[in-house]
Amino acid sequence: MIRSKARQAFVEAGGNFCRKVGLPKSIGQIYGLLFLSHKPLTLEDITQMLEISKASASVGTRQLIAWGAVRQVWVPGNRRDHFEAVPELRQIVRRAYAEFLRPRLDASEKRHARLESILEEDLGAGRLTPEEHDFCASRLQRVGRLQEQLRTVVPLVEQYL
Amino acid sequence: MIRSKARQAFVEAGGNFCRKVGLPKSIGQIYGLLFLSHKPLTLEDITQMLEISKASASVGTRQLIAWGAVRQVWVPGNRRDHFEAVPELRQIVRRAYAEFLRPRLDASEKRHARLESILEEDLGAGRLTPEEHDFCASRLQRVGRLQEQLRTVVPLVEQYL
DNA sequence: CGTTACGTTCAGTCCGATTTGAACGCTGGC
DNA sequence: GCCAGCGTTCAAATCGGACTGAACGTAACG
Repeated sequence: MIRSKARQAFVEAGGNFCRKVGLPKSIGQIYGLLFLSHKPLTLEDITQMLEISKASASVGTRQLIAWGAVRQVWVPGNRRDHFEAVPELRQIVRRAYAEFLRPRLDASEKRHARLESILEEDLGAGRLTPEEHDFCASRLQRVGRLQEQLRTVVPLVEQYL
Repeated sequence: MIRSKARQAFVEAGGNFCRKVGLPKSIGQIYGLLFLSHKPLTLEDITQMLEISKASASVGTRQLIAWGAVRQVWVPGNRRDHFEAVPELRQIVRRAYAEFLRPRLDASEKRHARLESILEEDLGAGRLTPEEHDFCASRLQRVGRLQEQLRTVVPLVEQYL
């Protein structure tokens, strides 16, 4: 159990946030808990305070470490792993972009190029009339234009964040 | 069934995109299908081409209409509803921001303010030591700073998109 | 008016993803 | 070298949410 109501509320907010963006709720809770903890916590601390299983805490912390959002620290004279939050939120956001969004955007442009060639095949094979083909081509161009704009905006965000 | 492989691929991409961002797959499929259709489609067209139930198609189209991503058009001499995609992707993205992200950011700032007052209560009630309180306060400030930065960036994005 | 064709609604089902408990392997201490 | 303490792994349970089929309400057409 968590004594402080502020911590409790922050943990809940973290959990809800993750759930909303399609990540495991427990991961948001763990990060929230560590973010407001003045000293590193052990797996057992986490399982007790959040009332989640050891398994969830274990995979959750490792995931957060992989993302660079949590650090593992060793406390002298204590065998257990200790964890603390990496408090540089901006860097975490940046990394999330570089690791998740960016590759997705790249893949999306690749797919777009592939689609345009498939569209030509469709025309050649008679699966589309010339009119349909032209229509689809113009619509795909719109998608391409949006992708370009995203490409322009993204570095801006990266810079101003 | 969809003849054109390009259309088929585009529909799949739309479905996957929605699934990734936590929306019903069928919604992405419907928008993808309409986006590459040179003429408006009926509910039955949609259910047949996407092989989904009438219920899903009905709910999906209405959701898309509510978001301004799809228009309902009446075809003379035909009782059925017809649907066509709104092709202005930028506007749809903007609207998605105004309707989803923006309110969420606002709510997040409200919550942040509430958290800071709860933190004071915790201190007063002895649920946190003064040191813990100060630590939490400084951490919460970081969250506040991130929110400010988001506030700065978001209009930029809106403008350049 | 009665009938038929449509779209909507709702309860039930299904599916993917997270969470859990238990078994396992490893490491350090005695 | 054995034992206890810890973290990890994996199959099974659980959960939330999307999808479906059937019943319903409505409007057009004869």
